[in-house]
Amino acid sequence: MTVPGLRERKKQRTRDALVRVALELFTTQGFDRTTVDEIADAVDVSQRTFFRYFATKEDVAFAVQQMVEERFVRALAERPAEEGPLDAMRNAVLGSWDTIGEAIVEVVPVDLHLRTYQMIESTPALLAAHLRRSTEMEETLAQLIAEREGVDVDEDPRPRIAVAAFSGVMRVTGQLWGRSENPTLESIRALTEHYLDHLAPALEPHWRS
Amino acid sequence: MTVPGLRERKKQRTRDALVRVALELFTTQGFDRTTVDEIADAVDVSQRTFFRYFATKEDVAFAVQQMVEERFVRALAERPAEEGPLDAMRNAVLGSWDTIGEAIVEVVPVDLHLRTYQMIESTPALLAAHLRRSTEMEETLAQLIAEREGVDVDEDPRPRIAVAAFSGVMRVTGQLWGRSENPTLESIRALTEHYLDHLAPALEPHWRS
DNA sequence: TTGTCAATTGTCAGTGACTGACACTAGCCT
DNA sequence: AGGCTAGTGTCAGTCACTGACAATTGACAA
Repeated sequence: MTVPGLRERKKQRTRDALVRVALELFTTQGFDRTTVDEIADAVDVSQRTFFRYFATKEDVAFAVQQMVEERFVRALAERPAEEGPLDAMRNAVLGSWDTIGEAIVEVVPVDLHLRTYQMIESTPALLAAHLRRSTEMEETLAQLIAEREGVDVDEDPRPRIAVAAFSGVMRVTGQLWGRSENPTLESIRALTEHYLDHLAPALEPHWRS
Repeated sequence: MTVPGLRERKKQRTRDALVRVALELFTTQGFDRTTVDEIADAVDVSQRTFFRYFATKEDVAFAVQQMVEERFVRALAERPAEEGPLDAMRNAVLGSWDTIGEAIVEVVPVDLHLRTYQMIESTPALLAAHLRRSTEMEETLAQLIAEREGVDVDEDPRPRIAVAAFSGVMRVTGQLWGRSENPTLESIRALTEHYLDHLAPALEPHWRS
């Protein structure tokens, strides 16, 4: 763990600045009404440099999201083996929400991240990218679950199915939260818990009130 | 049901031609290696005209998919009221697969459609668009299910959850089928059925072999 | 400290998706 | 036949993104 050289630190600063400025502009003006030139100019680098840090304009919007997802995956990997698949995933997300603050502030304020998430959900191009990224993570999750349970992910359909169902619920809550008038950390946590509680009942062959 | 005028027929022919040529080019050369100019030139219209028919280059790739989805929604709406939510959706898709042929041939051969679906699954930009379109359909489905069961879609979380879980399984099967070496109508049908059978077991708190 | 190497960056030119404006052509309708 | 209007082509422009090349600047050995 040596201190990275000047070159590395400079790169990190540029990258962080690009993320912060981009998210600030995206959340205030909107994603489509923000050009890459604007972002680059604000950080005082060339447009070409922007694209050396981020392959696409969309990518910069997911820089923080990226960290959150990695965090969740790690949390899942650390869940005790006794927990069933669904419980493990449930506890991993909820646990992630609880400690999200500390991890994020280093790059952007939590508040900005929440606004960014809302923007992603309400911007068609970003929502599409978000969903695709999610499916990639789902493959990782399925692998993890399969290992935990000691089954072959290509023989037993249950890992992918469980992950798909779980992710489906997460997606729904994410969307509902994005539209809500009070988008706080607490509200998404509560919503997620509430919806996960209803996963099994929703799949009953018949619903009775 | 009067015969549409010459103007309308001409428009329809141009549109169909654009779809056919586009899908042919996409599936042979790849989506990214096909330019809009190429498609327009092949149909002998200007690029500007292409964009009057399709808002984006992606849209033309989903022209057939669009029909398939509408078909599925209609099939679900016509399911007998006694069927539970999951059964209704299951029967609606499987029924759709069975009669898909007749509906599609009018515009493109079934074979081209299957290849198109594979291309969508393997092209990142299209996969993203596909997933986003799916979430839009899911909202429609949730509404339908809620009506069938006589519950309020904004009060009772079950409709959206059931749809999300179901769609999650459909997405997984779609992806696995896209990667398979033998992508036929029969194989996707069988795969779908097999996976849907395992939805409930996959959500059990504990898996026992 | 200095000189060399390699990583970063800026500039420039080009491609391709997409849009607005405007003129033109061809069905449609009286 | 002739006017109306939907549909089309042309043109110019914006913006995301890329390859090539030259200039700069840390890193590191002599």
